[in-house]
Amino acid sequence: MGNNELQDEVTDKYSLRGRVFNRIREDILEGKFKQNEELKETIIAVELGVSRTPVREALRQLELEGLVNIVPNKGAYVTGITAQDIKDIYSIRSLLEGLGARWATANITTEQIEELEEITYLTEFHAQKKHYEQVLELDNKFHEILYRASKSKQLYHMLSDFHHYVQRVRKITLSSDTRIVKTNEEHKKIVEALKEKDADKAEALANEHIMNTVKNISDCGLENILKQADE
Amino acid sequence: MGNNELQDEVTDKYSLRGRVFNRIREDILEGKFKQNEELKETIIAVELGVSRTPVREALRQLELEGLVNIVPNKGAYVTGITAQDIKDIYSIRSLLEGLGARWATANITTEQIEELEEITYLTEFHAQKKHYEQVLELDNKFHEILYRASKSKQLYHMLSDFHHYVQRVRKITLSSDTRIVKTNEEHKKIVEALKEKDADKAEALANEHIMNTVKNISDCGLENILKQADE
DNA sequence: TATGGTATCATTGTATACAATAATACCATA
DNA sequence: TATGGTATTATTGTATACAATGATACCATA
Repeated sequence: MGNNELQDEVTDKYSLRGRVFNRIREDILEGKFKQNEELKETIIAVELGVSRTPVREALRQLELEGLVNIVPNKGAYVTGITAQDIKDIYSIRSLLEGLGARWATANITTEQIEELEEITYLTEFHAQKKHYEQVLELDNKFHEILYRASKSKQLYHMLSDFHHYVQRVRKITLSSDTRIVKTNEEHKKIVEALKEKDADKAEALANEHIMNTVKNISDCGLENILKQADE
Repeated sequence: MGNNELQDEVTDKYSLRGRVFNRIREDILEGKFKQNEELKETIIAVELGVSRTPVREALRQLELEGLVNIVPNKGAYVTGITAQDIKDIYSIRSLLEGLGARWATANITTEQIEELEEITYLTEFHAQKKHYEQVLELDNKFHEILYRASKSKQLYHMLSDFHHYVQRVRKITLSSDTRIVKTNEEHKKIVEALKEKDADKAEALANEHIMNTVKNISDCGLENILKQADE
């Protein structure tokens, strides 16, 4: 069956290119670069103390991720994320998380289910203590395990990308106590469905789970979340 | 509303890097490179009459597309596509085409609908004459318009990628006369739903349309389609 | 002053040179 | 012969040099 080595990240952390890539990506996602800001190779290179080569390679990759827009012979410009992008991504993610849960139903191991249960249990603890960092971390892990359990390289890849992409938004939505509790309840229900091997139910729940997240985002005022970057 | 300039291709055709990128990508998708084959920068560079720089940039991009696997300080290896990947992609695409059709219902212009109708009409003609090249071309156009009409940069991007990714398979499935006729019937129904502004119907039909394609592929024997590359 | 053209500069695109790392071959030794 | 270590080679990673392209400023002319 071949490919089981679903890695955490395609981009290696140790080469200069990898580091430059991650750095620029984070800076865009964190909003440190303004929309349409020009990213000049030389400036970035000097700033990071490297030559233009790794910077160029990183920018070309970011273009493929849709985070920068490269105009040949002119330059690289930050594409950034609009409120509409986020909404679209959540809609897409909702469908794909559902599909992932469906496929996971058939493929998930008992160890993985136990891991998921442990996560929901731990989340309860940290939620009470208002350890938001840990809650976010556990949320990451929960979904990561689910993605892996789907046993689909393609789906795993897409969902991981999305997950990363909306990181900034998630940081904020998972700072609301009521949302954390609700999220965890939803996670638990998904685990139940997985244990019962009920694919339809798992799909529907996972679907709904993401949709609820979107609703929560809208309530927070997505525009405001993004706006803080535009100063 | 900003980004309306959904381009055909991210990668520019005129720079060396762009050409190298497209070339290697096609060669992988066409099956000219074997699974796990090592892609040495120097060899490709010499072969295409360019230096290593554009080759490197292209390989890094292909890594992000998931077509090659780069091991730091070692080399780039062809990932290729397995039968399972194709099946997964079609499942994912089915959902997303559905979503695209749903969104298109709200956003499609009368001009675009007319274009779609023209395409289905022309397809009938070329199908009778067994002009398979043109049929494929028209099929491309049909979906392309639909993707654009969804007015979602994100969705457009993903669907275009997929569409390209499974090009090789589509070439074969769209060489069956009965499938071509069925495909066109399905396209027509989708257009009808769009005209009626019936989002649910459009989504369901688009969904089903892709699923039918998968079924057809399985009937053709997907493994055999892919195998021809492995010699 | 307004316009058009040219020279200059800034920036990207590509090639090449050098450094670092991994693979291989070869030899010495048991 | 089998094994372990070292020298050599091949290949990637990074930096820099040069070429091509686009932007800008300045001047001449109407």
